[in-house]
Amino acid sequence: MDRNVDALDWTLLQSFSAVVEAGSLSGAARKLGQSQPTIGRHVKQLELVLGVDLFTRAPRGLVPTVAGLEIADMTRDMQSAATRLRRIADGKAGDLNGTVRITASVVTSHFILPRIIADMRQVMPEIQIDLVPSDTTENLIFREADIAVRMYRPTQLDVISKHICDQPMAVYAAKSYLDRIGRPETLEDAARLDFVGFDKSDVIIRVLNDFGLTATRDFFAVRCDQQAVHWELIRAGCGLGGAQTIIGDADPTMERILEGQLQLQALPIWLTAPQALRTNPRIRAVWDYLSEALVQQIDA
Amino acid sequence: MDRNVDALDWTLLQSFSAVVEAGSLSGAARKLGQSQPTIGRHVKQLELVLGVDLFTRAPRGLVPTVAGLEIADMTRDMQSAATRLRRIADGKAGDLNGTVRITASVVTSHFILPRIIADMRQVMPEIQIDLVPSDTTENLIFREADIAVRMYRPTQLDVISKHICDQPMAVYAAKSYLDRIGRPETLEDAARLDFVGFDKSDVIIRVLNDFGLTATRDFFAVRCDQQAVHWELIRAGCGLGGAQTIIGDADPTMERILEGQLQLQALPIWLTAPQALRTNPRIRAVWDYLSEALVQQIDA
DNA sequence: TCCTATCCATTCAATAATGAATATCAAATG
DNA sequence: CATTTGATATTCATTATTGAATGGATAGGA
Repeated sequence: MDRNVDALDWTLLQSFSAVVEAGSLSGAARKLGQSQPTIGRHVKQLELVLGVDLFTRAPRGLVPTVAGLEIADMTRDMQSAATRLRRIADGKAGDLNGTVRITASVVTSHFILPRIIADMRQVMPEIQIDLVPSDTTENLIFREADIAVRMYRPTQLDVISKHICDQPMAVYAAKSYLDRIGRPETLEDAARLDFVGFDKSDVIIRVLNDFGLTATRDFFAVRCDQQAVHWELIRAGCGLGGAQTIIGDADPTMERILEGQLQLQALPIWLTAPQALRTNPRIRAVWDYLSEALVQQIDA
Repeated sequence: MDRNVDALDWTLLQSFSAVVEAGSLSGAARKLGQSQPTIGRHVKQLELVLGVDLFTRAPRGLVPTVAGLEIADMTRDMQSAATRLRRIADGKAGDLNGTVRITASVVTSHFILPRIIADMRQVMPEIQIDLVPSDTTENLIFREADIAVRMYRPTQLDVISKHICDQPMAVYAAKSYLDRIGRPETLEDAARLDFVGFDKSDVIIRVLNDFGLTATRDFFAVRCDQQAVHWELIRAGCGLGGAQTIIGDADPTMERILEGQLQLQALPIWLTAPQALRTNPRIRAVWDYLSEALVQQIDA
């Protein structure tokens, strides 16, 4: 047994973590503000202490081994704790200058947040914004972000959250597509047209079933899981598809379908942040701004 | 802005973490195998970098400030990730020697595990066992342990788990108590006796209600949330109370009550471990041993 | 009240970690 | 095929970090 477990120097882990993320010793050295030989030594020593090879040395950089990848999962946890620690400390120090990281679904990041962030920057120029578009699972949301904009109520315990608004949804199609195919006047008409679906999720199928239309996975003409691309497929005239009205109505090339007959359920918008960051004034400021801006965005 | 966020040296955090746990610079230094001045400097520099006071210097040691405590939550996360990292690496290195940390409820730790662990040590003397009795909430279980013995099915995602057995339960009372009060022959008789309850949990109340006895919180003569103490209260003759038969039957001063009429639901035993540790042969060995031993314990 | 044990801060010599410079290699580029 | 780019290892002087020793201070016990 080689000394105490606690005696494992965290500096080695920090360097290791940076190498995994950067993909090279040099890159990691730049990230950490240190020199390449130092990082190289750290990695070498960590491999020595743990008795495991962590990387295979390749000419273009270091590629993690299987063991290296598993260990990287742990250092990622440490990394996210460390960055959050920094945020907490910043909050205590009362420093308003700095960065706030916002994560949101890809679609929201694409179509909704840019304008809001642009305005926010004018009001609070001392706060920089990092936007992280991501459709990752719930418990990984805060690995890289301070505030999350999500379409569901969070179930985690250590977060504060607020229901902002409900975004209305509607079914859209490209005008060019409708010109070619004809405009459906009844649900049955629509059922004969093409639909753009999701690859994995069966949300759309369930919605259609609710309206009395039998739909299976084969029902869809085109499928794509990336929601932003999903919308582009609809825009390009691949068929019908659902979208937030705030996105659909803003696009002059698009047209609502069966407005009265096919009412989709509104999408709830939740703002979420880790409990520990509630005292950070900078994050608080962005939170408050987003709360208002997202509502106005809908009303407009 | 003071340099990059990533430039915060993890060594400082490690020292800080050790100081919080040890309660003093000297203690932390011993833990980490470093000198007291070094740790002191690390803490001082961390306070400088973060711009926050982390401790109030007291003559008997360092007491964390409010900010220090919040930040300690984060370093605790890092700490647990680091120790788990060590376990993963040990597994990869194929080293069977070393320690396995087991956590279990206070009662299980007290009455069931000691014998099993004693036997296990004879079979696998190269493996040391740390036993952590704890009734903490589910998602904190693995902060300090490799394997958890729990009385419920785990709901976390990143764990492997196995249903070992179901421990029969029965209602007990001290013989001396029954000699004094008289032995109840019907449920109604029993309802007039004293019960030992839990302070917060309302499990017992619900069970009694299921048997047609109306019970409220006031119904109990004595209440205590520490389950091991709860059992001692029953042993001391404070009243009736439920317990695993394996515990109750082993005690000659205790007696089952209303054996046929008051059948309590059996307590499931689950073995749980973090997914990431499934490849660690040492932990695997203990896991396998516990799986068998816990079952035999019941059958015997 | 004095003694002891334990703690933190400071000093300074010794040590360990660092980085600039350099050699070497491999892949991409024209 | 030669060139450029970006990578890793190695060396050695420099720098920063470290720890033994010391002093001061406090709480608990005889």
